[in-house]
Amino acid sequence: MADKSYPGGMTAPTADWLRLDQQICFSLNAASRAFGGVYRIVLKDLGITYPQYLVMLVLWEHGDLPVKKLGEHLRLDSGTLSPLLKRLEAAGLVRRERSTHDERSVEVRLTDAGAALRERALQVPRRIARSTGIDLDEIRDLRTRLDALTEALDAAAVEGAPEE
Amino acid sequence: MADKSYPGGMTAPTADWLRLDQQICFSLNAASRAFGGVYRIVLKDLGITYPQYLVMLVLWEHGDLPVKKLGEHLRLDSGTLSPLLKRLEAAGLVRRERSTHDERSVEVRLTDAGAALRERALQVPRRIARSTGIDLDEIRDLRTRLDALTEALDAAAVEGAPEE
DNA sequence: CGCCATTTAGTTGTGTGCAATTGAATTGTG
DNA sequence: CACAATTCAATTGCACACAACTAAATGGCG
Repeated sequence: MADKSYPGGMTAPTADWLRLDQQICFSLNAASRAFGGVYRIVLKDLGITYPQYLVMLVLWEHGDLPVKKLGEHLRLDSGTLSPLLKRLEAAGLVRRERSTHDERSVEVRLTDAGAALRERALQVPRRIARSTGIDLDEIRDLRTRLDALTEALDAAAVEGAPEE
Repeated sequence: MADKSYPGGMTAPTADWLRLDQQICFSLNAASRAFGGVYRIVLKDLGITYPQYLVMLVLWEHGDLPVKKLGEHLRLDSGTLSPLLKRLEAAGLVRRERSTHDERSVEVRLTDAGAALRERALQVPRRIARSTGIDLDEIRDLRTRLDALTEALDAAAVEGAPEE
């Protein structure tokens, strides 16, 4: 109640916290979507979307993986990956094959076309870097901070929200 | 061509750029989703989602706004806002009314319930801060960098991707 | 062997997010 | 006033993202 017209001498009013809060979560949200917008333009040549590109990056780096492992690398569950992988399969970039050892598991394998796409993808980072014009060290530092933030947030999410 | 087996003395091979690229865009993506996860927990009490919370923040701060202005604050277009606002209206938090001056425009107005929800939302930033346990100065700095990044990315997106 | 908890993908439903289009309303120009 | 261009919200179609659930398969245990 005293938040709307706070007298001087007090700490920052609670009302201001909503503004600050908006800046933080919104900045992250906006940056993520802005990044998606630039990638969308660059990736149009490759015919894949930004999340699909992330999947391909993991496959190019680690080779064939079961859906479970893929999800761990990307922090995504099967509800997101299943339809996404079907689209990649329809595009001829991956195959999905039941493991013979464990029929619960589905191996995601690169096709020849999927492996070949990597050559064209090599230009993507350069074009993104050129678009942003941001220093590599700056990016590296930002990544470190974001990863720390993500780790803290994930830890907080599993514990559940502490009650006040 | 010389990327696969690069001789010594050259700069970082293009192949490594894909890994670096993955780290950057993925870190941002993961942080954004991790933030969403924590907000989802905290906001469950208020009965709204993370993007809906962002809309309410803008309305609480700036008062009633047309959809267009709301979208400018949030960097969202009507394709995203229209269904979102209908859900907020169904929840009784906002009303949507055609402007009498310009019948193309739709004014989004807080209902009494929507305005009252602000009191409960005042605890959200505190609970988020407690969940993350991250220094406020760190957050402020991160926000500054992210906003700069977003600005650069948006500028790059409108120009279109420069060809190599 | 039979039974049950666990693991793993898949499916369904809800909610963004964005491109492209539609249609109504307004503005500028002659 | 008439008419073309512009503005604005809504709609449509597609693609994540995640919670909740289903179903198949595995592994352990008696």
